[in-house]
Amino acid sequence: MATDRRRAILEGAARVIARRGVRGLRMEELATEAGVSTALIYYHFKDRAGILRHTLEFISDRADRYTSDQGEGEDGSEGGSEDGDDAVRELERSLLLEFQDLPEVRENSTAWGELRASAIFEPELRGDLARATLAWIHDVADLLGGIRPTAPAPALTASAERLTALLEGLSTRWLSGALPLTHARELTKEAVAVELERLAKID
Amino acid sequence: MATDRRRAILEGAARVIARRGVRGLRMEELATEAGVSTALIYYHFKDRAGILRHTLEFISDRADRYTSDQGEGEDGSEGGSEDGDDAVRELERSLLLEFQDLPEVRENSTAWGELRASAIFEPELRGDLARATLAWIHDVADLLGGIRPTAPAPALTASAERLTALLEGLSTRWLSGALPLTHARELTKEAVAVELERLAKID
DNA sequence: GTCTATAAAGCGATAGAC
DNA sequence: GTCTATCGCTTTATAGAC
Repeated sequence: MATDRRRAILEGAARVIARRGVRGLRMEELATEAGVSTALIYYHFKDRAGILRHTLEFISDRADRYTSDQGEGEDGSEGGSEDGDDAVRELERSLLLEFQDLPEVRENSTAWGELRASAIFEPELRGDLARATLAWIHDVADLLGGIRPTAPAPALTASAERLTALLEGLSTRWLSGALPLTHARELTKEAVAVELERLAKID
Repeated sequence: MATDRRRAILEGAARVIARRGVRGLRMEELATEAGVSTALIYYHFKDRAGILRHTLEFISDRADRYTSDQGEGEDGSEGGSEDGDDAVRELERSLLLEFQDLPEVRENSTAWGELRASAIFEPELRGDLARATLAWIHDVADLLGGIRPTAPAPALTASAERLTALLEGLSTRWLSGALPLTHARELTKEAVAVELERLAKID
């Protein structure tokens, strides 16, 4: 079916971009990967830029899903820590999802980083990217707000901006082999702790 | 002379990469930019990958220079703040150098980000990149050590890793038009403050 | 060392059949 | 909607003269 093929192409694009980068994305390789002809790609997506745009959208939707979807192994009752310990773990979990050596995660991180980097030279990618980034920052700010409910909103936003930008920086280092996964995770956890201390001090 | 041309090509490469990205680097455009023929580029650098490698080296040397070279407008006498206030400003200055809307800075940041991103797919860039990153982290850790001399070295390193990774993340956002320069500078300054608080607490 | 000219390959995109 | 076949431009890289 039409929709199936479309999806197959987008999934293939995410894989190829993760493997070769945006700069390495070749229509023919994508066609093979998705099990279709090159012509069909153009039928569904007009041109190369169209594929990139839709792949970005596809990727960020998928990331939303694996970020929120996580089935908790815990039962629903609040254990007893009054300082929002669960909320802290929830925030850490959400951020650390980026640092797992699973194909889908690697794929998402790589493609995201690639598209972010490409946006420097391809302004038509900027709109979607900005929207997705803003949504991410907002989610993280909400999680921080759950931990420090009385902290002022601008401070929450600033912390969220730093944490997400840090994650992007660390992620690029990880993917380029400059930073071991475990170390990336440690640095992230400490960053969370450090930002929470700051928020505690402020409110 | 031979060396002049070589240098002209590298300078041209930095400019073209900043303008078009690694992905958009065309031998012919580079040749024009550097005022030489395409053949000469191959004579001096073997192939496309060779240019990228040497440009990365060129860029990070140049960044070293503008990071340390800064002629101070102040006189040499220590003003009187005992808590290393000058050292704090020195650290901030050093980090904020990345966020200036000057051609050379934009060029360096863009090219650096591009090469870092390319390294995900071109392993032969990783060695130089890792060396340059390590040197940068080390410099920042030293500046932090100047402010908190009694803090343990691993804590200094961790803070330096976070600050530099954050800078790379913010820089990409700035260059892709997702973050205004002034905001990037504010977030950086706060990040320095936050990390210094953490170090103060530890030692 | 440097250039001009060009071979050789790569790659995006479309025409036209089914 | 999907494929096969291919056009035609772009781009890397080299040959050979000076």
